[in-house]
Amino acid sequence: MRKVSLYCGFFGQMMGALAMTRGMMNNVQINQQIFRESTVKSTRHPRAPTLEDVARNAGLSPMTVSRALNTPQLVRPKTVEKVMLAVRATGYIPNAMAGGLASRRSKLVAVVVPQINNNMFVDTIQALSDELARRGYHMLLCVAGYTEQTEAELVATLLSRRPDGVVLTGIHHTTELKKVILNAAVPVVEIWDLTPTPLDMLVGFSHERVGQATAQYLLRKGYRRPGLLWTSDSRAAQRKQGLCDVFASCISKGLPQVDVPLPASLALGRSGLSQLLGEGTFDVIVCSSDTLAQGAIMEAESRGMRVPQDLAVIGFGDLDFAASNRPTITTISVDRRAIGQQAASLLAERIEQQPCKAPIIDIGFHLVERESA
Amino acid sequence: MRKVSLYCGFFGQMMGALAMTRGMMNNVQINQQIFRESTVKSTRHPRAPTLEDVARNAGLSPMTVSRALNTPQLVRPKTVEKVMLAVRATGYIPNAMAGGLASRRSKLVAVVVPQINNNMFVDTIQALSDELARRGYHMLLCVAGYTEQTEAELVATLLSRRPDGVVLTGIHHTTELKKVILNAAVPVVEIWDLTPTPLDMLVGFSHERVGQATAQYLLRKGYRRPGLLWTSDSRAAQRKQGLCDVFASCISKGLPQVDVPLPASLALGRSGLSQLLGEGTFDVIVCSSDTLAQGAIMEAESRGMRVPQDLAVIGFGDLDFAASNRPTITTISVDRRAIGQQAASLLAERIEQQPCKAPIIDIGFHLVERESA
DNA sequence: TTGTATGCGTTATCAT
DNA sequence: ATGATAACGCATACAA
Repeated sequence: MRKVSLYCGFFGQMMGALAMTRGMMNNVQINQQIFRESTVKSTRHPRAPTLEDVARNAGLSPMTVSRALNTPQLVRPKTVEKVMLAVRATGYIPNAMAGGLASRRSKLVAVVVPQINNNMFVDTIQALSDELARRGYHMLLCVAGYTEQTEAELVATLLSRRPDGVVLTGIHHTTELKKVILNAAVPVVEIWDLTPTPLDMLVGFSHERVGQATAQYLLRKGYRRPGLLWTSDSRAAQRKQGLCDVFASCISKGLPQVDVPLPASLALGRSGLSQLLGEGTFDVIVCSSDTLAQGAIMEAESRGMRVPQDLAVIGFGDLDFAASNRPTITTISVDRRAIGQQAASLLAERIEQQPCKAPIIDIGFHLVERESA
Repeated sequence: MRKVSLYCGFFGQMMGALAMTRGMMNNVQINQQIFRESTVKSTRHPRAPTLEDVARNAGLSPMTVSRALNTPQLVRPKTVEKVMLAVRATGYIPNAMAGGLASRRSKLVAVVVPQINNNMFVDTIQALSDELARRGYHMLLCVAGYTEQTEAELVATLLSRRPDGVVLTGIHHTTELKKVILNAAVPVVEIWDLTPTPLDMLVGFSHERVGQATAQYLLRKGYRRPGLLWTSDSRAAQRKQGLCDVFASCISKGLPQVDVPLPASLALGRSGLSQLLGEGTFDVIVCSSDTLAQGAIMEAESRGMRVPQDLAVIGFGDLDFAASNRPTITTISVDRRAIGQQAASLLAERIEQQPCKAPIIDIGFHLVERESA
């Protein structure tokens, strides 16, 4: 299933070797002390075996061992064989800090998201992680909350790891962050948003157009008294902007709205609708996420209102429950996994100096008409 | 809100400095080229500024700069001042690979989970991330799926980063993994499970006892014809074991059961109940997660069955929607954030050689009686 | 309080 | 195809 398939360096080989020789593992001496004792200079702390230990064991130079592990095609097969034996005998595990220092490539990608426990982002993160792993990169994950300042602080600390690439959520950053990241000259992908002027590369979609499409659909369906159940992050704000722009052409007064804190939840959907219903009458509730929509639907039905006959509800995200909820939830579908997968691919290809594709990918979205609106 | 507060090294200071001088940032020269040109030996690649660049700029030795950044209390305040100015002038960002190589401490913690897009784990991961950040560690996150072999491969690659600590999900690992990790002599915390014999440290709870408690509760409430809606991961299997053990004392025949794949979803809850109802009659459906329970409830009600009068449903996890679902979902509550927070604390304290607390923390659980069962 | 010498474990580069 | 040497950027240990 999930396997490191493309990355054929040290671990690819060793895992193959381990798999083949698992039966004899008990006979193989894996003990650092043995090598410590045969070492000339004795250090206080017992060290992990190094290239030099492996080289000594194999009767080769450290450089040859390094090559056998990283670019085996440049080494005689017989020699590679000897090296692998020595690696297993010593229990050698490469030191990526030393390797990265020398090679100036860390095989590390830093990812900054506002939240992990947010149904919107987890799929993207998982896809990022999968694709990065497939390509031999590790993922440094940081949670920045929804403030630009926190993000800037985090990125500064992250850059000390000398990541080969950085993934940022959104397109709004402090000027310091931009300065620092441009100065570091590290490839960057911004995700989950769209702009003609990204820092570097971008994979996302237009939240404003999502809002517009939502409003157009609702108007077409005949809804004229919308109420908003909304969270306060900047991307939700953009969707609201698009929504209001379109509604404004048909509805004179501003849209009634209830704000809820992040993260969205079923409970907030329920309480939010309660509050909203106390402030007016509506024919449709537009929610900034499916989670809120599910809560709104539940609250409406608990009050004896039928959805969508008495009150329609529309969400955003097409989360997994939207298609099987009762009623099923009309929503905007976004390929969240694709965002992560494409972001990882863009970064990896840039890092590996492959011919650069379009640095701005609009992943798009589509409205899924279901029962709730 | 989320701030790096305890960790008072380089970035703590610099961010303070940046905050204070933000107004003048535009006037500050941050440009690597300038320093390249004043450097004696010219390298081909434009390098990021190093300690040496800062030292030269400040008229100090690199070692003093290093101290000013890492242990400012050992340096004269005036000198620290000079260093900070030079740091800002050069745009210096420490190289953690070089620092880690020299100090043998990476300030990195590797976290291995079966899935990210799983409502059970995200809260734990987020808490882990928060607590690690608070203590000045970065999180290397890897997704292993549910196979031990994949986990073993991942850990081998992760150890090449020389993490100061490792977090593993669960207590079942391949013998290779154990060998490798013990050989690396790296602190380990296993989470989300319980055993008297962890690899090293552990934060979790007994899934078997969860199953027992669930069964006892249901028997006490008078339910006698349970049906199981279950996923196939090993922790769910342990809960089932506990459940069956207790039910076995009262119910002679085995428990009817429908297995669903991971990750659990509302849709699987609905289809799973459909299947189950085709195979017998029940008074309660025991689900391996709240997500399945929510789906089962929805399916039952869509068939005109009232929950709990016609069919009771009990879940596991006390996910955020459980308390506000309609009906509210009776479930087992686990402090998922605490698992992450405690795991991070245990690791950090061990890494920093503080007096070792109990290395096995049973985080416990409690049954939350609500409407659904 | 500051500076010097040395080593951390690897890879780039050049030589053989 | 293999080896020798010199970085890589920093912190430890010790000296002043």
